[in-house]
Amino acid sequence: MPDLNVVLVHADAREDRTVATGTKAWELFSENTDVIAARVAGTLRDLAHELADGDEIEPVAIDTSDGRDILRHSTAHVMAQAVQELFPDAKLGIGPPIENGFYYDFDVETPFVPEDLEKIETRMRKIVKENQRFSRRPLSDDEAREELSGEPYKLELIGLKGSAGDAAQEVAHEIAEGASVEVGAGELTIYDNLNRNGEVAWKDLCRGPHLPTTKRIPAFKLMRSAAAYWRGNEKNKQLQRIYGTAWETKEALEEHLHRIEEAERRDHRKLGRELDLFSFPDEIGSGLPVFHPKGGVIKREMEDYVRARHIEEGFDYVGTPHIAKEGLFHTSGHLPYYGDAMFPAIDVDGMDYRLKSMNCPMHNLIYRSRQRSYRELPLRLFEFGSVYRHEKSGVVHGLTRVRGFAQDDSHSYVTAEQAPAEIRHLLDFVLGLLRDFGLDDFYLELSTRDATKDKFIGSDEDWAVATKVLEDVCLETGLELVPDPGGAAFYGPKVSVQARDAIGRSWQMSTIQYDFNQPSPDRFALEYVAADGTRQQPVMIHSAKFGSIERFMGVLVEHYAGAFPPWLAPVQVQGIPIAERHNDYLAEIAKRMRAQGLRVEVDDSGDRMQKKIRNAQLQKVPFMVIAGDDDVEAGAVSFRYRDGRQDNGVPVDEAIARVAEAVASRTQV
RNA sequence: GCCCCUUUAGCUCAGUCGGCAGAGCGUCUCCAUGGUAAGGAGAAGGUCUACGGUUCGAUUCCGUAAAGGGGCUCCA
Repeated sequence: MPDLNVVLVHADAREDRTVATGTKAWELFSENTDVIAARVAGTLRDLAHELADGDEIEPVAIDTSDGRDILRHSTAHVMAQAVQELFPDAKLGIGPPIENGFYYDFDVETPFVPEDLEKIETRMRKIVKENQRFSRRPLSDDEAREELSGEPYKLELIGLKGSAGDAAQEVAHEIAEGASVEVGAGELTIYDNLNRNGEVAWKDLCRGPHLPTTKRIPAFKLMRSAAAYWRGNEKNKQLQRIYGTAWETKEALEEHLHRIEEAERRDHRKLGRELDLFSFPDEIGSGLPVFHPKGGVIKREMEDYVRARHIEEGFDYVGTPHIAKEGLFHTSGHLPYYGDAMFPAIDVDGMDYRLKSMNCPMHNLIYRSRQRSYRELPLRLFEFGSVYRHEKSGVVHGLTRVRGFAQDDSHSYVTAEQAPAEIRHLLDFVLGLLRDFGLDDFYLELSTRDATKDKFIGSDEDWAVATKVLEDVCLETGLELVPDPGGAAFYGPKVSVQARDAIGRSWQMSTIQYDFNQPSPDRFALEYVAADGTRQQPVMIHSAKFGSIERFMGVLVEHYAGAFPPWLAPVQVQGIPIAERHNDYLAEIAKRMRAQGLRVEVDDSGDRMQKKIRNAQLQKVPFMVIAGDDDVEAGAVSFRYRDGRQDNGVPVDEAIARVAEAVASRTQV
């Protein structure tokens, strides 16, 4: 039997091997049980894959990104098998790995309830224990159609794969998430799950690869069920999706579950209640928050900061109403495009008014209020604009998706030549702001036009030029830049800052939109007189630094888990007397601190000082200032910080200076 | 908007197989004056989300609505 020459690729070395024809990948790694698949000639393969001459083979361990995907996808198969054994009428959708886990969609008569998940999980453990083997079997499209005649959704996927030249790409694009896991670009394959007798216990159309056997699933858990539209299209039927997670060890699973718990603890909706920051009274309506005094402090600090910064950056502070005649939004072009997302018209003396859902039309009217000269440009208008959007009932979410909110909205009117510099200026401004607020977990997203959709106005050339300008500026920052095709506003491309919240959802915060269309003469007839006396059309750049004050606050709450840096903390100093006779002493210190603009409270309740410390700790107050007989005697106070550190006997003047300095420098303590 | 789940005291939750409800924390009062994360005692506090229906009787069963949660779709 002729031998094969292959190369075994390790992380740090390459090793030439000569093996017999017919050698399977697993034979190279049989001593390492962490290896669950192999990358052969650049493609992920099962360990049962037969090697060919010249192959480069790289082991894939279960605790790597590729390895976990394979583990999770295999677990999804086990789940689907369990579901079909328990619910024989369930039809299979798709079941890809996702971040931290997997899901599988099923078409079932009755949606799953939590008890069903328990049953399914139990059944899965049985299948794992049976140590079924994942066995790959290529077949033709026609054979696949015959074998899967009872699985209408799989048939649909085969049909998609079979159509057109670059079908694979099309499918991947159309079914953004995971259908390519089922049908690859090449031949179709079915994975049979074989029990110990070699009988087929279950099978699924799948591209693979998979774990060698079900027993190689070390730890998994089903998380929840939910509905999801088939192929992500709301016109399609809703399937029932079960989410699960799977990990390389029981410890890794535990850690993951622990991380979820920790994240839930910093959920801004929970902290907003616990820290008395804001609420959503039923009487007002869904997605319409009220800010309590402590939330009001944070909001005010944010607004004061961003107002001052805008003025420093050359913006003029303006103000506009919340409501306008409907015609304005026809002029702006918003109503035809986004009418559904605006609140319905309000009839006032036979005239329809609308709550505004954006501020730009009103800023345009300020621009247009008199003739403008090129000498005025860039002209930058800024305000806290309250906007109202009729978000669908299922999408409102705490402060991060609301129906009424304030944008720190600004519009820069510039000449076409000034536009790139202005965009750069705005992006620097935004990044500096995020830094001052201590945010670091964010990335940039470049939203561009989808030329196949007609919701975008303007020519291809203009879009290309505008997009290039934004892209160049983004690349200069060195930050991660994620493309978002089709995500642009109808009038121009957009760069946005996306931040992740505690539970992993990402939210759009700052935005810069390069609008080379909207201020066109047929809409608002904006113009300026150029140096040569001709009338020219300015370019408009929309930007919002926080995006929405509400959303930004929600993200901040989660980022700090409620433990705000002193400059943002609703209460900066909590005075804690050891006994009642120390109340006056602390009250006097509090008075001096307040005179310096600090936010101080003295806990003169009947609680014991231990309890007062606990309460201040739970409220996440940055500085506790404690005073007893020793401190009064010495004209001092004792500090306690949130992390439990103490600093006793600090002279009062120094204590005040210390707090004032932390606030002024916007540092975290 | 769609699917599923939830709604009981200010908060977190028990509970009633249909006979007008409980705990802990919080609040209030009293006692205690305590040096770094819960001192003790007592009291107040609920038309059981709302509106219909079934029933002798509904917080409980059914329907509708509202609000919340998890997803999907959407997000200028």
